Amino acid sequence: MVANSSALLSPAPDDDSAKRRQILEGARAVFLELGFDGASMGEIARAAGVSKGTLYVYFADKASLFTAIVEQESIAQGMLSFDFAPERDVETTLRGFGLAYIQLLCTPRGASAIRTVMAIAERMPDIGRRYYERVIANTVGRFARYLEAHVTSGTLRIDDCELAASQFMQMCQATLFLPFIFQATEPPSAERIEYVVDSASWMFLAAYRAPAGEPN
Amino acid sequence: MVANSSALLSPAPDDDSAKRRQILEGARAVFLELGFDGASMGEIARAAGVSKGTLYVYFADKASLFTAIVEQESIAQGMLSFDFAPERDVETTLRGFGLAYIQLLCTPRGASAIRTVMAIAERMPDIGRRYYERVIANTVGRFARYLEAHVTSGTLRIDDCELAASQFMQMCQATLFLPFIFQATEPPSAERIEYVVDSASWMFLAAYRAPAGEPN
Amino acid sequence: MVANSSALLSPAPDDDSAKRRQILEGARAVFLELGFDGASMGEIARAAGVSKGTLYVYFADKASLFTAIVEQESIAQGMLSFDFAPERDVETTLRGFGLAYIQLLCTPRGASAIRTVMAIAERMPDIGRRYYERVIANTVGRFARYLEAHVTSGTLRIDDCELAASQFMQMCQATLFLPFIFQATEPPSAERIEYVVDSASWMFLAAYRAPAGEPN
Amino acid sequence: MVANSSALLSPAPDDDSAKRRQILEGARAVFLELGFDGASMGEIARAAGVSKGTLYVYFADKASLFTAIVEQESIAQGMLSFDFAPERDVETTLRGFGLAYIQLLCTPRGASAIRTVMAIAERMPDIGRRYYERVIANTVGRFARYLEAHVTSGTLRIDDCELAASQFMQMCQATLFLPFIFQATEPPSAERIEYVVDSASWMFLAAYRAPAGEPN
DNA sequence: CATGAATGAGGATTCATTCAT
DNA sequence: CATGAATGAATCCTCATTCAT
Repeated sequence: MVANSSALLSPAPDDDSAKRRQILEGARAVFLELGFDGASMGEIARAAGVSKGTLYVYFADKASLFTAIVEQESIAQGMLSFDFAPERDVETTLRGFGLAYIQLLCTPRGASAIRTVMAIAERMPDIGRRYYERVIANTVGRFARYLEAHVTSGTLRIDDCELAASQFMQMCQATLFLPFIFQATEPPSAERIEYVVDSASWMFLAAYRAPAGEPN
Repeated sequence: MVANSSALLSPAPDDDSAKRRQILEGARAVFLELGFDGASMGEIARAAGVSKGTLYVYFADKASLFTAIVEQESIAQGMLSFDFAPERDVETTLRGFGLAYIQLLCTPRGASAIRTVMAIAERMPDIGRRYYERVIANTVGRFARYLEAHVTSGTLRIDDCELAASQFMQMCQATLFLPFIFQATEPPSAERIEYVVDSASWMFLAAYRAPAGEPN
Repeated sequence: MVANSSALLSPAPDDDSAKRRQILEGARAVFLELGFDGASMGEIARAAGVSKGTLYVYFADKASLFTAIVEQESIAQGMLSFDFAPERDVETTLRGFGLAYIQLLCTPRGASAIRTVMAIAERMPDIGRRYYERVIANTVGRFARYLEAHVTSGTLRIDDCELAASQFMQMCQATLFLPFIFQATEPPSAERIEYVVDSASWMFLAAYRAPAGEPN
Repeated sequence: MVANSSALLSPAPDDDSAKRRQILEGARAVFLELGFDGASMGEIARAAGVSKGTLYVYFADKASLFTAIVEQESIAQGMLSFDFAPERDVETTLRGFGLAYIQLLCTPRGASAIRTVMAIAERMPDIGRRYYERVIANTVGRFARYLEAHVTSGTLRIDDCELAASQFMQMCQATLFLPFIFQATEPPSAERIEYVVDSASWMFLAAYRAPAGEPN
């Protein structure tokens, strides 16, 4: 109660105040829809339901606000916990991970983030690099470690687990991600995603499954 | 007669006049480097060596000029002739196509086009769709028809050749394209590209090569 | 009784409370350094160590605060007690006053006040007028009265003592003040100031010293 | 005729075009009245009768426009040709120069320039320095050279002609310039100016006239 | 009274577009 | 047709001022 009322009385402008979250939410919508250049601070203010001036109470400038959005988004997406428990059966894991991954990528939210960050990466390389590392490299790494465990256990035979992880993730996108991000088709149906992920899993195992009966 | 003489005296502005090509060339450089929003008509005029007013003689507005650039670029890239001659050996074709494809993708020019078009696809969906169809779908399609030929000839065993084509193209990007386009690493070396493409080719064949001796 | 207790509990904001002095001190530093337009209320609040809101408890607006600063500064500078004791020897007085006057003028603090007030005088004529009267006219007047005493005593022969006083003060600035305030040179050295003040004193006496032996 | 029509056809934006002069005129009025900070580009545009955008066709930014104004003003004022012909009688020259100098200084135009430049000199020292050198140092220098000629010819006896020149110019301002620039009085009358300049001339000669009959 | 978060009007600057020549 | 000067709407950002707590 006391803490609560104190929080209401003096919401520090640079912490996790409600206003700051409100701004981030509005900004995320506008930035992800229109990109860094296309978004205007006025529109962001309107979307966030605050005045233009308030934006600058919480963020030094447009770039800082944008950076904060991308950081937040990359942390959120990087923390998406795919289930890479080593004891899990490989086929189940591939399928589950592939589905979850593509469902994220082919969502308006996932696609917008990628689009927006990719678009700005040439002018703001730090933003691109951090997003890549937090979201993509991080996921590839965790998946690669799962694969390594199964190489060790003898289920799989893979020379370069980082490459294999990336190969699987790329294959899962086949015929799905590019048409979607270029707005050439509607988001893929769940059935279509299953079909493609199943095919990727099958290919992956065709190449990397350790020969039956082979000793570890 | 009249039309002819008029054409000689003052070439219609919407044809393939030298001025128009000059403008397109300047605009391509600027749009691909800076993106749609980042490019200014003044900079385009300077790059093209014409006055700002002249831009509007040939193109109704900035969006029209941009559309024309992307059309031109997508036609140019769509026509990039990968060697899909059906009689070519599959392994050679995979390797050659994979290398050429990645070398295009991981080149400033290729990456810029993708970045620029992807960035605008949400606001100008037609542009994204047309680019996808002309460049990506077209290449996938031609590759798929090559694969079909080899299914027919019995070299390969593939149910869904469009999917297989896309799978191969995606796998070739593994660990290469995303870090590059997000500016997380330097452009990949030729050796690295070969290594990844070789792995993709090997995987593709591990999954899709027809069992030896099997009748067609 | 009530007023008293209220005064004790919450000192009236328009009196000489410590807070008010604190604000004036911060504001003086900022206004004199940056000028009226260059100073922001935020910076003043920071310099004074109070919140922006508190500024408005004690002063109606930026102009009022500025006016108060200039008033305070002009009173302070107007009270600078040059030694005009009538019994003092003229040569000593001229030299002493001249040195003190120029040392004030060519000091960052003196120059800043003049600059700041002069700059705003066209838009806020009252401020300029009051500063002139309190600081300059007041000093000229006191100096003129000293001169009158010595005219009366027969040491000097001057028709217009106000004019003579101003002439001396102006001459002391020769080659010193304008280059300094226009930032064309470094602040003058003590030697240079002595040299110029000595010359002014000599000229003043060459013109205004009563002929020797002349009766009063 | 031809030159004229050519000028009308293509008024180069960075030369002495009519538009540029028009802008400078409007900007001079606004800058000198309100100072650098007080003047807004919008107001300048209105005063000049052009659009805000046009300002930026001719001047890179507000500071450049301001610098151009001060340069123009300092050149104009620096070129004011006081008559320092060496053969001129000293008394006549002192009086004539003193009157012209004070009439310039105590004019709204002269005072505004000094005020405006002085106010900005701390933040833009180059502008202050250039103005001082062109207008003040230049005039002092020319006057000092006149005095040197008369020292040589034996009319005057002066050790430090630069100092003497500055002393005279400062004395001419006595009781006139400061009250005027601080807006404490109306501009001085012509009679008052004559009175003060005559007194300064008299003092100057009382101190610096070579003793009669003294050999050169 | 003291605070500082919130405001919104206003400032400098850019840029797509128009139009007289 | 080609020009480039001119425009004014729109952008990012600042800051004096207010007000709920």
